Amino acid sequence: MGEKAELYRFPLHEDLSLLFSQKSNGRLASDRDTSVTDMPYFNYTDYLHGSIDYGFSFQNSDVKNELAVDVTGGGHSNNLSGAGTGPLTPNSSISSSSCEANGDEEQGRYKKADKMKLEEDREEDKGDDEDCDKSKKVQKPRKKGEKRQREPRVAFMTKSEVDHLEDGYRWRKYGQKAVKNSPYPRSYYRCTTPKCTVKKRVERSYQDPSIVITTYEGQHTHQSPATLRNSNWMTARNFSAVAPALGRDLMMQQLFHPMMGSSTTSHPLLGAIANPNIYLPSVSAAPSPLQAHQLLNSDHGLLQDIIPGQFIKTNP
DNA sequence: CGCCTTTGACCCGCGC
DNA sequence: GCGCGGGTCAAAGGCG
Repeated sequence: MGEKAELYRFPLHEDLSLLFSQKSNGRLASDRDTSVTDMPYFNYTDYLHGSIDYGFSFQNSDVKNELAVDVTGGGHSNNLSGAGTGPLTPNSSISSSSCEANGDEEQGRYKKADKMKLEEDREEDKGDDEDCDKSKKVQKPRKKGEKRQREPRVAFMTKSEVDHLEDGYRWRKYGQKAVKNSPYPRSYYRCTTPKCTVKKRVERSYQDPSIVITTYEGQHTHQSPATLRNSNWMTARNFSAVAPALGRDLMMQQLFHPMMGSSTTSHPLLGAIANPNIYLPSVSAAPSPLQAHQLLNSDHGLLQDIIPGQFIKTNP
């Protein structure tokens, strides 16, 4: 397979698996080659200013291609709606997630409070819940009218042979479910760090089994263990691992401030590296993935000062 | 022994 | 109300 750097971006959709099974803009995304490119997109500006930025790159020997994704504007709801860019395509299937992501702010707050409460309850359960009837309920009942709160989600699609990609954090698998219309199960992971409520779902695209869809929910409240272990945190692995724990601007500043005049880089490629959610080909003045790759190579001297060599993937 | 995965059961939200 | 699918729990077992 011709391995070239690929950056995909995704519509605002809660369940990425639907990308391959549902209609996109009224058209069945049955053609795997077009299932991504036919998606309604954000523009470059949206990615820089709107969506959450979980800059992940999986450095894994089994990772063939690295894909960047964005699922929801999530907790940064105001970014999406406030920007007024209206990244959502009206007739796309992303409306539900947009509600989740940036819809009713009141509800969002409400949900968040509920989630926090649930987490607290869970903590308390371990301590003083001896008198609780454990034999009956697996989960605690909620008060009426309260809905389960969802953290903002960000998904990544990675071409990989392994399901669980190393991202610098430690995860404990807590569930696995068969996915409807897919032969591949979906795995549920939770960050093992105490007090960190980040979860991730890992599933394989049934349209393209070589693609692993990883959906992150929540934000880490800590640095990645990999970062702590390695003083030189700007390794490829740590770069990617730390990214989710850092705010976009902070990350951009830390990574590129010495080189860039502003946090939003004027170099599309660097922007893409800092923000893999950017789908380069969609940017009018941006290079194609191949061009980007070539640019990466040609700019290596410059980039190596910023990006570790191993982070800049090259064709085998 | 601690950490992790596996797995069946259960809960919840939603559409019909 | 019911059924379905997604998400979570927790016991059991595996592994280093």
